Amino acid sequence: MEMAPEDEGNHQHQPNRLGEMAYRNMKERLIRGAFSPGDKLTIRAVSEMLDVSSTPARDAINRLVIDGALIYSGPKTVIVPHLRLSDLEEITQMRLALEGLAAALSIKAASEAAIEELELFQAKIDAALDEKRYFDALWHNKEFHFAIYRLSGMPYLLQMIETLWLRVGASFNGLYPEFSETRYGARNHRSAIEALVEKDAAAARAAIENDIRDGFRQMKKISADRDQRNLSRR
Amino acid sequence: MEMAPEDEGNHQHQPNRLGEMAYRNMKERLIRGAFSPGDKLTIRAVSEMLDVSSTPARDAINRLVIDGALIYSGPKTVIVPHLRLSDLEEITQMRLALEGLAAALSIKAASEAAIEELELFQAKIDAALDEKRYFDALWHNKEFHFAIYRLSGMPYLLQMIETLWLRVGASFNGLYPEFSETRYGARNHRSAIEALVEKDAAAARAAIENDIRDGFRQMKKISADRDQRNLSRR
DNA sequence: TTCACATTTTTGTTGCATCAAAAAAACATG
DNA sequence: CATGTTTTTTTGATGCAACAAAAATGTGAA
Repeated sequence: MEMAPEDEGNHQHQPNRLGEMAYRNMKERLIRGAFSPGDKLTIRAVSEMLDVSSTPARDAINRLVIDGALIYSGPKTVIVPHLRLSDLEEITQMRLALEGLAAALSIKAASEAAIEELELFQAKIDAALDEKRYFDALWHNKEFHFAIYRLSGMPYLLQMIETLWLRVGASFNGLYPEFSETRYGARNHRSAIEALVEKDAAAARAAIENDIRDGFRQMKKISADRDQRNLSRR
Repeated sequence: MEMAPEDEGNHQHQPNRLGEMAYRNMKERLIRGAFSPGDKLTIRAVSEMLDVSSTPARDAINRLVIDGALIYSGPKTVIVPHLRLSDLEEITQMRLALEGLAAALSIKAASEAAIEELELFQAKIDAALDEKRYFDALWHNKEFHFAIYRLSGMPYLLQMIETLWLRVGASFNGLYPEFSETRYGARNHRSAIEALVEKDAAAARAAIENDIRDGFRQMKKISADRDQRNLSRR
């Protein structure tokens, strides 16, 4: 009988007890806006914050630097980066390419259950906006997007996209709540759902790309307004 | 005077003495085919191999796992992965999206000097193939591609693409030298150069996408042939 | 105040020991 | 031989200390 190749199913990271835990924890904090651009993160600080020793804390920071969620501002100093417009543009371009791809591939697996899940997330977004729970709206928006991307069945693609969201996440929270208020995404989300129903790959891609572009314009605008206000205030 | 925002130019990784060195070294070895799929890598082995202590060795392995260049086959075992067809397909899709993007963006910066550089690399590829230095041909092929992508001016995009090349790199060497022999890329490379000369973004993208697709077909074919041979040999 | 320089404090890197857990080897049993 | 079981060996994670290097702070001159 033919020997089966070794089982290599476990491509994902081992939940390395502390190191992985510290990484996830810090990632969550970054996305939730626990830190502001410019904040300095030290091994010892993270170590105390999470009550682990230096090694897992160091692992977490290292990995966040690899992700681009933290950057070196000097040889021994990592900070939460200020997202410059050029960074945002680069990330947006990559998002268009990768999330567009994921959306196009998602139609293959667009079952009724999947559609219903999307409807549910959209309902949650709408409800959150109605009740001015902007933070929740942002969260459900992420759920909506990744529910689609997950249908692509491409784990590494998912991971890359998640890294891109992480990178904007930190600076993103600075724009709260104007950004969530705008409801810019509703129409695009509807289009995306319909595209999945019709199993139209091009339409799904277009809907997601539109959503990303609209979001980018929003962010740029709000960001510019703030800068304007800051300047005139001096 | 307006305070300039902190200089955050240094987005790249600090050349952390040993840890970064170990990572680069192992990366190079993987690309060069020093290890075969299935090989087990341990901290202590890497530590001795590079004559550093466990910490930098561990850092290097961790990072390669994040890149996907190594995977866990069990809780305490990292190996060089066997690239399955589904993996290759996923990577190819991502390559099409990201390298297509980079190619399209490259035309903005397609100076004469840049074009000349490309011509030079292509000449090196051709020369290497003529002289049956297939390994060099592979190397110059990489130089050619990244010379184009670098013109996009997007550092993170570059980094992501590099990670994808790293992932195929290891299994790639198993297909040597049939893969390099085929000269599949020459025509596509010429098209890419012409597209840059004409500053035609769509054409540049098409040329690179074609190259990637042709390469994918080649790999699939050679890989299938080998499997066939292995089966009939028993 | 601003700038250059000296001093003090903080910090990341590295190496290493420990230990539970996993892998590999040895062994026994059918 | 194959297969399940026990024993031995190997392994990664973790915590920690030492130290050089960098950052922060303090100081003084212009």
